[in-house]
Amino acid sequence: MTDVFHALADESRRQLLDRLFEKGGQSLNDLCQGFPMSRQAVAKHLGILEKANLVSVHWQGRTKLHYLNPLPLGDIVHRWVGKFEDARIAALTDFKDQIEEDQKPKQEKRRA
Amino acid sequence: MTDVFHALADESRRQLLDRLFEKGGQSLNDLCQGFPMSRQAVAKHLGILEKANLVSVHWQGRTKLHYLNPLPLGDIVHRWVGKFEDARIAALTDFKDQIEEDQKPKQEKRRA
DNA sequence: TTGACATGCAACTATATGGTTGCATAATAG
DNA sequence: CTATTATGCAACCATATAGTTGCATGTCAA
Repeated sequence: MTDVFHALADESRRQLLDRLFEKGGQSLNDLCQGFPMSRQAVAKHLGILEKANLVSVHWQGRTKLHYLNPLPLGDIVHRWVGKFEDARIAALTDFKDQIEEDQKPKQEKRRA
Repeated sequence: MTDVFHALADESRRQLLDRLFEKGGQSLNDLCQGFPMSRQAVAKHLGILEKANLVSVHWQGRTKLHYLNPLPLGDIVHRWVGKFEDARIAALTDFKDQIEEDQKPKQEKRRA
């Protein structure tokens, strides 16, 4: 999970995913077009995305074709993020309780 | 968006969110319990979570109470991740096309 | 006022990260 | 075979990060 979040925590890598979202099967050189960094830098970013399993590759001769793999995102959304979605109401309730608590003009810690 | 992903790309910070999910309104000292690092280290992690707006704080006297704020996660999931979720079928199709292409025993780049 | 408690701020260290450059290797074209 | 193309590997550098420690500030209790 750390790998996935870390991979997504970079604008360049998110742009690479955008590019692969628009068109799958691009080579490293294809993906370098329009990026203000060297080919090796892009290759490193793609390596990080591969390690996070967000990008799958497929060799064809001497060219490495890259594809977006959306499965890890789905996993994270369903297994981890959903729980925090459920926390919305609980969080609001906590907040409300706390604010009411704070309204009391600082006497004792509420003894009632 | 980078801030949120970066904040989530750390196991300690995700554990802090878990703790706040279980129980909102904990102080820094509360959250330090059971963590194998110094209070200041935990404070830094909480600072990063605050900057990412994943944690909201509320001062009460000399103690700072922390609350989980699940809204940024929901935003990201709906605005950004959802699009890649939709890409599942497209990605599979790309892959299938590519594999079929590759089956051909390396002649020309398909001229038909 | 004094002491204890909760937190913040600053300096420092070790390591990770994002970028660079140069060279090596493998596959295709002629 | 030779040249070109596509990629990989390794060294290097600047900065960011995660952790530490020490001290300062602000609040509560007596």
